[in-house]
Amino acid sequence: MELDERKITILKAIIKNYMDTGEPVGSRTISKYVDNKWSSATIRNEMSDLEEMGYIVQPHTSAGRIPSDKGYRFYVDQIVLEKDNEAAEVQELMIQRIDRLESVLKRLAKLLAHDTNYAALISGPRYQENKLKFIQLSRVDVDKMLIVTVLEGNLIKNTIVPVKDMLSDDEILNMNILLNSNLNGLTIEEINLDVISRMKQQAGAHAEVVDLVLEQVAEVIRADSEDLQIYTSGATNIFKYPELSDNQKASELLQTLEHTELLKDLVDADDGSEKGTGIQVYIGEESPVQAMRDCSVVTANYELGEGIRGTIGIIGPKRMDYEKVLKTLRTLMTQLETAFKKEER
Amino acid sequence: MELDERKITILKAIIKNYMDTGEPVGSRTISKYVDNKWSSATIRNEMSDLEEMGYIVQPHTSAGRIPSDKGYRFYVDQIVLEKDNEAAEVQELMIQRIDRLESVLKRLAKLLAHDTNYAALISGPRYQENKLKFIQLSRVDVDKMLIVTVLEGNLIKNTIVPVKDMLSDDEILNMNILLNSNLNGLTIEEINLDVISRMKQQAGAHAEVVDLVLEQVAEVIRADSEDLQIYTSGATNIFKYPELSDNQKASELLQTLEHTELLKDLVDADDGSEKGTGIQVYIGEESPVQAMRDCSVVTANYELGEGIRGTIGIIGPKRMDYEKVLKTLRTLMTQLETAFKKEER
DNA sequence: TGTTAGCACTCACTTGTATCGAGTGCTAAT
DNA sequence: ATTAGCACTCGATACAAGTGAGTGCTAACA
Repeated sequence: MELDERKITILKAIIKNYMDTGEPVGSRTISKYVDNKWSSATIRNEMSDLEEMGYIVQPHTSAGRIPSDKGYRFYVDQIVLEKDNEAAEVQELMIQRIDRLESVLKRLAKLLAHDTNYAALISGPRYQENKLKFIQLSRVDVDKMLIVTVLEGNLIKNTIVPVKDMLSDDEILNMNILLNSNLNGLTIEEINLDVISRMKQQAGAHAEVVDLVLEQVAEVIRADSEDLQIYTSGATNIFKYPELSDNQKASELLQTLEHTELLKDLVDADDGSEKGTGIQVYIGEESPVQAMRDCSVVTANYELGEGIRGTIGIIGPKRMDYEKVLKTLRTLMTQLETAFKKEER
Repeated sequence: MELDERKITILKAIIKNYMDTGEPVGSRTISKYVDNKWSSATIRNEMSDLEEMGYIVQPHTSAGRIPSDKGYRFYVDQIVLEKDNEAAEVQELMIQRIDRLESVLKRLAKLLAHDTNYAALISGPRYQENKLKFIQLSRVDVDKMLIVTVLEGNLIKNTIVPVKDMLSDDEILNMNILLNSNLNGLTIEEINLDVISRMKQQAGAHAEVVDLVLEQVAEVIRADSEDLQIYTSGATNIFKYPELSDNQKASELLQTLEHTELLKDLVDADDGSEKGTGIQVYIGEESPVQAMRDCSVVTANYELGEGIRGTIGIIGPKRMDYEKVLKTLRTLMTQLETAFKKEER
């Protein structure tokens, strides 16, 4: 069987209607929707075909039809094809200062959830490939040193470590010069034995401090790539969609959103992106996360300079407004990236 | 009417039973519960009295009784009186390093929620009264300075600011000495005009850098006391209690837990504490937060050194296991405070 | 006088049955 | 190929009857 013009029109009408109401839509409704261009009986015949082809399903006999995953998939693909290059609506963002990326991301998630009325998710950047930009030791107590590590992209990490033999102010100064001249611009992978032994040699009596610092640097970077930060917002928006908010499903979904480790699969899968924008749409069963097979998930990957990558996601009902979500995400990506670049300059 | 021995026994029996089952409890159940010491008829008479006195209510005629807020209040007060000085169970906590207080607090909330099966809430420390311990300027870019501010209690804040006229390395060194010798040990309130003008005088040509730094310090501290961090965990635990998990209530409660600004009233009210432990129990309507009038809330205030104060809270059904929660919170407070002190030493 | 057995009564909850109506599939007419 | 018409399906709603946990009250009892 062929998906001809009329079938497509009807399929789209069904999906649009279902998106608005959340109720199964019947043949008469569609007939009216197309200004009685075809009678309800005709529509019924076509619907029967569409069901056979797998684009729509009946929740039970004598009910209207609702789109299947395949139906949504068709619809989304259509949208992407048609509207890809349309001008996106302007959205006020107010990224004033990217001094604390973390808080910006949190606010972003909140904004996104509020704007779309779906749940939003945003993963903090992964730093693995990141370069060291600046290291500084300071004495903050008689027996404690503060290690400040600044990574490319101005991501700052602090650690306070106890030390046995405190260095003098001059020694600290020299150590700082030593550390920075040797390590600046290197990624964690590039800090190899060669570099380390050279540094130790230069450090002379305080070689063990070099070890201490390197250990901390390694752990700082490792710790961050291990417990990947994921912020969610607007989780309770799902209560706005009856098909998701029965107790069983709502509980499961909210639980998943609370335990961020379950969301890893979502932010990790950043490969097969569509059209190079890094945007991906999972409909129902397509989702890599178990608890979201009754939802649709749209993810987008952002990249702020070398190695600072993360994922933004929207989780909503299958009948989500894909058009709006895709547009919003695209706009957001652009804004985020340009705002960051501007700040960087 | 008087609350005699028997009435108290029966009231407690009702509350205990209701805590277990969550169902209204009838006279026969209680009769069996006290080993037929009194017949169901006697119990009925007593229950009638207890209802008249306001300690229990009937959801509808011909249903059993459930405790009223007043009943719970009585029970909680009893517990506090009786068991206050009992040895608390040991609870494995595993606070290894308090290097990043934030992540410790998050883990703590998670642990607490998991242990109790209620929702947990924990507010980050408020720093208002905190003293400056250490300040350091560094150049991280040709036109950018990093300001590291360490507060008493090793709470570290970073800010990157652009500067017009970059200082030389020597000048930065001197500026650091100037800043630390003048500011160390002062609270934000103690940094007055006198201190500032003295510093500027010493800074000479670079007086404007002093302004810059002070502004940042002020903002760092202000920003933190403004957007008070509150972490929640185990919010979805409320689905375990049918009386809270109908869609209307669950949605409302979860929404409140998500929007931390609504929780401020909870962590702010740290005055009228009971028995000096800083532990407070809100039952039903007593709660300062609107959405929690069907719950009970137990909060405890922790204090880690001067001016580092915060609140831990448990939110659960009115029939929560007060005994366990109070014990757990007390133990936690002790552990947290001693762990912190040990680290501090 | 306090306690208890007994009994009628209440009322949420469950189960069963009838009705309604939105929506379908099929057939026959156009 | 399209459409009007009709029998049929089935969830949803309403209502009635039955069930049982639990109560309040009364009268008997220690």
